[in-house]
Amino acid sequence: MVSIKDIAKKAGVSISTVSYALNGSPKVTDETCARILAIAKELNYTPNAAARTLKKRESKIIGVFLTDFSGPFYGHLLQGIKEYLNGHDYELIVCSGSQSHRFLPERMIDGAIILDAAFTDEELLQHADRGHKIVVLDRELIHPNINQVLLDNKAGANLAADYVLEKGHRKLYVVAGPQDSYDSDKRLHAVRQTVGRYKDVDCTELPGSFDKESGEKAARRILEAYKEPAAVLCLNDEMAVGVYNTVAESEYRIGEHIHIIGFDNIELSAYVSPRLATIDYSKHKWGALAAEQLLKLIAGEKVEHERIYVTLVKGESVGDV
Amino acid sequence: MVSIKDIAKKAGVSISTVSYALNGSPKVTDETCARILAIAKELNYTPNAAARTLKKRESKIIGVFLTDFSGPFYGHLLQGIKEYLNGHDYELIVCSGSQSHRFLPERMIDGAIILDAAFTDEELLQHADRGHKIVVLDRELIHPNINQVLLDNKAGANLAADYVLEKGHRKLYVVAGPQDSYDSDKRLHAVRQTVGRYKDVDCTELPGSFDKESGEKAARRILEAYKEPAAVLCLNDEMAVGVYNTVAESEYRIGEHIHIIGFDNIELSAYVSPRLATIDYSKHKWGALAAEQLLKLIAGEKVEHERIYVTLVKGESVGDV
DNA sequence: TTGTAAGCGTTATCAC
DNA sequence: GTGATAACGCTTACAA
Repeated sequence: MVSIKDIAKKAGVSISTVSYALNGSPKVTDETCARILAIAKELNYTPNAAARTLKKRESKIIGVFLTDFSGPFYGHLLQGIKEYLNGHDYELIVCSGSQSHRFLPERMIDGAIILDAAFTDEELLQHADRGHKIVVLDRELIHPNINQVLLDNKAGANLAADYVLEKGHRKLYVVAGPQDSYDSDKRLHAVRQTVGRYKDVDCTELPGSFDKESGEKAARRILEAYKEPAAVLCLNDEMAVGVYNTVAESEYRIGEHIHIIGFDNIELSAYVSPRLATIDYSKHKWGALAAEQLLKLIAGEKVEHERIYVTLVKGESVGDV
Repeated sequence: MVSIKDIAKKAGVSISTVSYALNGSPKVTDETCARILAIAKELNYTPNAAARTLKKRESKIIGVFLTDFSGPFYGHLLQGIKEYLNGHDYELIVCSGSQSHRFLPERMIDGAIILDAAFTDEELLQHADRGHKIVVLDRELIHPNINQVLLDNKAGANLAADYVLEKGHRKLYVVAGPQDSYDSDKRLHAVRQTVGRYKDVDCTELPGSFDKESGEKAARRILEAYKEPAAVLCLNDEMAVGVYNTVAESEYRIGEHIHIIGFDNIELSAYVSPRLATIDYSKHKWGALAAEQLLKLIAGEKVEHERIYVTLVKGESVGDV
């Protein structure tokens, strides 16, 4: 491996002069600077990240932590984060799994964006206590080193519930997400609140886990008890797709017997037939805003918690044309 | 930041003893070892990754490089890589964008898995020349430090072409991928070869770029020239979905006027209607095998290039029921 | 303008 | 068994 020492030797200068030249310090003559740069290029020199990180105590790398790599909307979210970071001299790495949690305390990264229920609140607070900067996308955590950029789950769930209720539905099912999911929890509470304003609504809550299988399972229970047209509020789109799968194998029809609305507006929801009604928000903006907040936190600027707004996407899945 | 120096001071021992204890060396007494470990925990000690990487000249981190984060099958691929690596004491980070290319030469990572046309062959060969270990998923590159784990594009394209040809189609369209894509290139050549064996086939090649938009564009050209039922070979599923979109807005029907087959078997292809015929392969296995080859390369073991086999998925999109 | 030297947090080679 | 000490590659006062 070629280091600044090798360059110094070949150029007949000291390593500090090489370091200055490489970092474009004005202290060194244009002439020697040029000579050193030429030799560096000739020797194919590349700086050693570990050494620089060790010395400067920063890596210029931000880590994004996801529960898994398969989320249907991670692409846009990560793209938003990446674009912001690259425009601000930071690099992005994506991590998943508990083993990668060490990256933060080990100072491999300068900050973290969390969308991963595998992190406990305690763990994040502990990191924050030790001075690490964190932006959370999936929980509420109050700490000077932690900033929240959260979806407006309440507004979204209200929009969804009002939509089917206004269509006249009085037989309702809600398919919930995992117990430990912040988003599911908020959405469920908002639905309960909205539904509670109507006294003639029969609302049944079904467990789920934000994946297709749990949607299929819920659908089987709904179909078994079928007596009259019912509306199904799925707390995310993936479960709604699961409901589609099961209903497709039955004598019933989505948009006719089973009306359904999801949450997230994933790409698939535009391709299932009939089109799934859902709640939309900009994943790109969510990511970009999270990145912006994190860099501000790192720079020591004061930041407020942020909220991502949502809109209703109508669809034939609730009988709308 | 608490370092081994702090632990040494508090324990009244030298830093080398602390290091030994922390690394479970048998040289230190169980007693002192336990005491040191207790103090480390008490002080909330975590090792500094940069320092360890600098000294040991390895990071135990593997980087996966993707063109972007939105690929519809990256989830399974990454999961396969992650599972293998985590079972072998390595951690995975996912990178995208030319800025992140520096991770390899800067020795931030111990090896790289490449599925990213933004890397040139020259760049990769240069890294390999400097001793970096690389597994390529998207090109053929011969170098002792580079291993290939490639899809059997030829077999897949042959399967797809034979499938529609055996259905009796003689009017064919091929929607190609980007010019710089290895997979597209291989698939296109295989299709040409298969089609060449029939002298009565009229085959038109259309440009594309592996995204929906290019599929839509190709479909518009196909529909404008429509005279009789035609078969469309899309060199990946995303473009096939684009064709669906455009055909859906016309008077023609997929599986009746326009027969179509894709490549990749992405999740969406099972949800478009009618179901898209396509070429399937295990993305999970592809990732796991790539990871395995890379660790062998790093360990200095001899490795052979590998191939991922493909199968045909029939579908109503070619009139099959 | 350039050189000297200390130090970032580890690991590892020696002595004792 | 344990302790000095050098080294990894780099940055940055401070000295010359």
